[in-house]
Order: sequence, then structure tokens, then C-alpha cells
Amino acid sequence: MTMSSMATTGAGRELRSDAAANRAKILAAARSTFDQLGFEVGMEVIAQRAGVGVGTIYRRFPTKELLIEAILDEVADAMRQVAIDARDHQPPAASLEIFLVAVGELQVEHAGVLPRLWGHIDQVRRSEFEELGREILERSQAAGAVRLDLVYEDVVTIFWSLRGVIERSAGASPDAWRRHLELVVAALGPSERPLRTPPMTASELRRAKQAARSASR
Amino acid sequence: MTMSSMATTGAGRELRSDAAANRAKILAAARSTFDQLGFEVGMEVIAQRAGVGVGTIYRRFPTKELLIEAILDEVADAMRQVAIDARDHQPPAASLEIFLVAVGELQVEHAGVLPRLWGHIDQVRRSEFEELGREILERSQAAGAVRLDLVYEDVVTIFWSLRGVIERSAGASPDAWRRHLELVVAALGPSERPLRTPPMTASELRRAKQAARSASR
Amino acid sequence: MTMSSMATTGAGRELRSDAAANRAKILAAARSTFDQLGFEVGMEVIAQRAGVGVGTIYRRFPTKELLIEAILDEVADAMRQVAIDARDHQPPAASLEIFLVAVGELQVEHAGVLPRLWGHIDQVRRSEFEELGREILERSQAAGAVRLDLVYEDVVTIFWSLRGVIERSAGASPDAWRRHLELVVAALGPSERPLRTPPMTASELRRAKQAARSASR
Amino acid sequence: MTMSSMATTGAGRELRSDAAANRAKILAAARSTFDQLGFEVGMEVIAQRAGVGVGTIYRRFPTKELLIEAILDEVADAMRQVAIDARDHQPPAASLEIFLVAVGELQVEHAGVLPRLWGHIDQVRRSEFEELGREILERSQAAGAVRLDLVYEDVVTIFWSLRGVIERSAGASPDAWRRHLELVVAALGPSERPLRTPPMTASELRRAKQAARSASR
DNA sequence: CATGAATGAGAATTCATTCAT
DNA sequence: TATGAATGAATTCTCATTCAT
Repeated sequence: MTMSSMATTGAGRELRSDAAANRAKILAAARSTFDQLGFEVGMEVIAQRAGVGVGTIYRRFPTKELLIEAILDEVADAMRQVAIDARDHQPPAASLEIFLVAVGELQVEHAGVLPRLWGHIDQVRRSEFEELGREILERSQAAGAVRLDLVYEDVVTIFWSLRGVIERSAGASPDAWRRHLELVVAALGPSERPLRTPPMTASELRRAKQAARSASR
Repeated sequence: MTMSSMATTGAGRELRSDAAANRAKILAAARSTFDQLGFEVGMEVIAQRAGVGVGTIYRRFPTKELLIEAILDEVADAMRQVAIDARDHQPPAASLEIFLVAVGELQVEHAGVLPRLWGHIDQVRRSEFEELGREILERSQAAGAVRLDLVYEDVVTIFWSLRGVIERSAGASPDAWRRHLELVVAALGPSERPLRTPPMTASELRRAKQAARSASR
Repeated sequence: MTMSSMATTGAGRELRSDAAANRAKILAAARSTFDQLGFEVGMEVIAQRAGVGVGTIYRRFPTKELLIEAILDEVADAMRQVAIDARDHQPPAASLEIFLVAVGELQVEHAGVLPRLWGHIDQVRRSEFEELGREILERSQAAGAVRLDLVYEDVVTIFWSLRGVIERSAGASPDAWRRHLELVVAALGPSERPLRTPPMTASELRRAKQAARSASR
Repeated sequence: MTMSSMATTGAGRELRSDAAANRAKILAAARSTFDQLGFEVGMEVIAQRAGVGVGTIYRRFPTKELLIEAILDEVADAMRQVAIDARDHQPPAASLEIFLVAVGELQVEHAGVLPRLWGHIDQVRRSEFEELGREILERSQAAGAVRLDLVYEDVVTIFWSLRGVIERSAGASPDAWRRHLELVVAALGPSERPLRTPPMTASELRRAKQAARSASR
């Protein structure tokens, strides 16, 4: 077995090339199956679509839950990447909007798993993703592009709102969420009329995430 | 059997008063159970909480699906009521905002069934609710309170976005959605900078609703 | 539903008469099935033999383990009864032998579940059954019928030894164990040659029972 | 390939020395694994402990059943050896007791496979082991050390009874069976009171062994 | 030959729905 | 009419065995 016949999984373990190919087939099949039929589909269905036996799925993903989480992990990684890109490679004045759009695009791309997405990110990426988001917001505010009464919790709220839009419209109108975001962004600029409703507190945000965690079974 | 011992169901059929009482008990139990445990709970659980046998539930609601829909019907009715109120009893200039807030409040009140709510309303109340929404929007625009490039599809989008926020935050921060809506409302006023992204078309909206319909199992 | 249509289960709860009949059918089928095919048979097999659906079994016995234990419970009850009878209704000089024979007969009657029997009795009836056994032994010794260097742990050992014989011979030679017991009993009488090997200690007995407990899954 | 690189298996086939080493590793791993975890462990576990792949096990032992039997074969060989030793190298008067003790010790040593042990010996070693046992018994009786109403079937019964004791007590009290055997032995000496219960007949013994055979899966 | 990935029948358990009491 | 017992298809997961690498 040569190095070139290897592939690296997220966990850093190596698989024989045929196994790696199967792993990819399974993830792809699971993704599309969950998209079309929801998380309630039997593993048998996924196995058939992947062209493998159920046992093969269970060899790579010991429980259905772990298979779902593997898919969500990929999205979580992508989320982190767009956050890092927005913070490090975009002009501060535009970075928040760019970040919001990028997160929206990712949500569209992975619309099939949206019902579980934020619960998962909250679990595994919590502090890192939060930190990135807070920095992006602060830079945008420092650049004078964003109103000062906006807090990170508002950004999270926007993610959630986009999810609501995308979940219902992605299939029929893939860009409908962009218009909604445009509306929201229009309201993010500096304003002399501060928002009257207080934002979610950091501890409320924490509790919301915990609730999500326990709700995911 | 006297008139006073009768009750009228939504479907217009008449039931003996004890039967009607059972129906109400079942609906109440189902509502609170779905709220707390999700739609996956067994019918047995609902029956126990309602203090009846499963058979009794099945007498009134031939399938679990129909029981769920009966609950959603109630919310759909309430939605229609707040729309009528906004249109008929509120000053045009404020009516859209009042409508949006009222819809948000209803969604909070029925947070337990949100994952199915819009799919259901789209199915059964489509044209009436739409018509009301369009009128409210037009009056607000006619009163000069709302930008003219806003269309009814945007209003629907806002409903969906609120759902996204409420679904994740209602437990921990019951008013978080109000702040998000305040942001959105801030952007609804007359503006000389029209939105660049085109709205969802009516036919896309129709298809989105159809997609929802088939996705619900 | 009248009182006479009721039946009482071991747990003291009441079942409709048809349900009680089914419970009995299930227990009987399980007993004979385990006897013939061992504990590894699928629940489906038991269900078929009982003439019910699998679901019916699971309504009465939420897990396979509990079904097995229900059967073992019956034997444990019978064991207690023969012990009480030996202590209270038999002449002290003969009571130990009578007890040993009765326990042997019960083991033959329930040969199918022997691999789990003592582990179960040790779990649920431990102290009561032990107490009875100790009293029977003491009375026999006080009556001069049994050698004084015999301890309760030896009695337990005899139970276990009978199990070994019965498990292998019950099918082909249902009384073979009686002869073995006769040999053992011949050695139980008063003797001037004390046994050289020390008995199992009480704490070893306790540990043996605990080991059995954990071994049963 | 030289003679010294050969090894001979029980079946008389020859293996390269590394293959023989593998066979030994597998048997050792299987033995200790079955001991600790029972026969229900997966082949994968045994393979890991042996430091080989499952495929390698299957090369040597085409089914799990055959692997188990290979282990039981070793014990059966040892049983034959102690029988031969008792017959050929022990004083007739003591040979039966020595034989019984030796068989007990072997059963303790291989306590992990006891549930299958006698069933296996009965299958493959039947006549030879029986013949040895009968000879030992006869010599002891001829030497006046053992009562004349004892038959070979009684000896087998004692083996079984020891199994029952050892199976439950070996972990917590490794010598408890010796005391039980001492009791039994005390009853084996010449006696003017013949046993009343007739022994198992030879044909019953045969049927008991056959029953065991079919019960083992 | 050795490896361990793949297979899929089979196991325990759940739950929407039906139907005898 | 109300009850809850019965049903059995469907689900998740296991593991002996096969076979490509």
C-alpha cells in the first residue's frame, strides 16, 4: 500500500483508497438522500443509493447520528473558512456583509441539513466561530460601516433568520434569501435611531444553543 | 339532545357535547405534547395526557397526520384573524408592522408546531391569507409608510425569517425575534435606494409552497 | 368488565381476561421455545409459537430480558415455596434431604432455563432463600441427621452440582440426578471423618453470586 | 522448507512455521477471549487480540464453530492424558479419585469453555475416553476401594456435577469444587447400603450425549 | 498469504393503526 | 362509543463470513 493510495479523513486517520472512495460515496449519498427525504430515511435507502451494503455504512459511521454529524462537520468547517476569509482577506467596511452573504450561500448549498445545522455548529465550533464573528462585527463597526448598537447576538439572529427563509424557498427560488438579506443589510448601516428592543444577552444565546443541543435528540 | 348540547367543529359536523369535549381535550393534549416532545411522540403518549384511549383519538382523527393538521388549522385560523384585524381595524400606515408583529407573536405562541406551520397554511389557506396580506401591504404603501419596491412575496419571506429566529431562540430568549423584526422594519420605510435583488416571483412562491407541501412527509 | 373476567399477574396489576390469556400463552411459548432452542432464539419465533405478533410480546414484556426474567421469577417463587415447605412442614431430620430433592425436581421441571436460573435467584431472592436454607440445615443438624461440619455454602454447592447433572441428562435420563444426589446424601450423615477441604466462605459465595449477576449480560 | 520448519497439527497437515505460529496465536487469543467474554464475542475481537486480521483466522478455521472446536479439542486431549495417566501410572485403589480430581482441575483450567466442553468430548472422543474411564473404575473396584454398585455412568455424572459447581464458583472460590468432590468421594467407598436409584443406562448416556450434540447450536 | 473492507441476513425494538371487548 | 390490546412493517444496528487489495 503506497502513500498515494491513501486518503485522509477529517479525523486524520488513513483509509485504503477503496475505503476512502466508499466513504465519499456514502457521504454524498447521505447528503442527497437527507436533502430529498429528510433525516428519517432508513439507512438501507442511503446504502442503496451509495451502492454499498448497510454494514459498510456502519463500518465508517458507527451510528446514524455520527453519519449525520459527519455531514454537518463539513458544513461547520466551511463556515469557519468563510469567517476566516471575511476577517482576514476582506476590507473591514465590507466584511460583515460579505460574511453574511457567504453564510447564506453555505446554507443554501447545504439546505438539506439546515434543521440540524446550527445546533451542530453550536456544539462543536462554538467558541471559535463566535470569536471570528465578534471580530468581524467589531472591525466593521470600527470602520464606520455598521451601527454601533449592533451586537454579535444580532448577527447570529440573522443567520437563523436566513435559515428560515432558505429552508422554505431554496428549492423554488434559490436567491430569494438574498433580497431578504439586502433588506436587513440596509438596516445595519449607521443610524441615529437606535433599536429600542434590547438584544439577546450572551447568556440567552448560550441557553438557546444548549436548548438546540438537547433538542437534537 | 338539545341545541345547547351541540358543538360545531371546523368541518361543520355536529358532535354530542361529551364527544366535543373529548375532541378539545385531545387537541389540547396534542398541542402541549408536540410542543414539548416534537411530532415524533407516539399516539399513546398523547392519549394518556388527554386521559382517553388511543382508539378515541382515532375516532376523531383518523390518522396522526390529521390530528397534526387539526392543530395547525387552529393556528391558521388565528393567522387569518390577525390579518383581518390588521387590515380592518388598524391605521393603514401602521398596519403592516402590526401585522408582522402579530404573526410573530402567533409563531411564538405555537413554536412547538413551527416546523410544519407554513407548509400547512400554504396548503389550506393559501389564497385567502395571501389576499389579506397583499391588501395590508398595499394600504401601507398607499399611506406612504412602506417603500414601493416591496412586494407581497417579501412579506412572506419575513414570516419565514421570523420562524427561523423563533425556532432557535423562543425557549431561551422569547423576545429576541422582536429586535430582529425591528431591524427589518427599519428597512421597510420609504427609501430612495431601491433593492437590487429582484423579489421572488409569484410563481416561485407558489412552487415554494408546493415543495413544502410534499416535504411534509 | 366484571371482576371474574380479570386475572392477577405476579406484579399485582390486573389485565383484561384476553390479555391475561395472551400473557400466559406468551410465557408458555417462551418457556418451551427457550427450552428447545436456547435463549438466542428471536422474539419472532416465540411470537409465532404463541400465536401472537411480536408487538404483543413487547406490550407485556418491554424487553426480551424481562420476558426471560418473568419465567425465572416463576421458578424462583417455586424455589421459595419448597424451602418454606421443607422448613415448616417436614420433620427436621428429613427436611434437608427433602429440600434437596425438591430443588432438584424444580430444576428438572425448568431445565430449559437452568443456565440463567441461579444467577437470577441470587439477584432477586438472595437473602430470603438463603435464610430459609440456613434454617433447614441447622434443624437437620440439630436433629442429628446431618454432619456438623456442613455449612450452608455446601448446600448451595449441591444445588449447583445438580444443575450440572440435570443440564446434561434431563432430556435422556430424567432421574439420573436422583442417583447422584443419593450418593451425596449418603455422605451428608454424621461422620467422624471431617471434611479436610474448607468450605467456600460466605464472602466467596457472595462474590460468586455477583459474578453470576454480571455474567448474565 | 526443512523438516524443522514444519509443525504437525492434530489433523496431520503440515504448515509453514510462521503459519503454525499464527495458528497458536489465534488459539491462545481465542481461548482467553472466550474465557473473559464468552462465546458471543465477535471474531474481530479475537483477531485483534491475536494480532492478525479476521481473514487470517478464517484461513485456519473456516468457521467460528471450528475455532471453538479446536480449543475444545485441546481440552479433550488433556482429558485423555489424565485418564491414561490415572490408569497406567496410579495405584488402582487411588486411581479413580485421582482421575476425578484431575478432571476437576482441567475443568477449572478451562472454565471459560465449560458450557461446551462435555458436548464436544462426547462427540469426538466418545469411545476412547469412555473405555479409559471404565477401566479406571473397574480397577478401583477390583482393588476394593470403590463400592461395587457404582457404574461408569456414575462417573460421568460426577464430571457433570463438578462442571455445575465450577461454572458458578470458579471465579470467586477456585477450590470450592474440591470440597464437593470430597463429599462425593466419601460416598464412593465400599458400602453395605447399596444405592436405591438405578444408574443411568448406557443407552440413556448415549442419548444424553446426542442431545448435547444437537443442543450445541 | 495476510489484511481488513464489504456484505446482508437477522436481531431487538418501536409505533401508527386496527379491532375485539 | 370508549378502551387499550394486538398487529406487523419498518428501523437501527450486529456480526459471521466473503473477497478485493
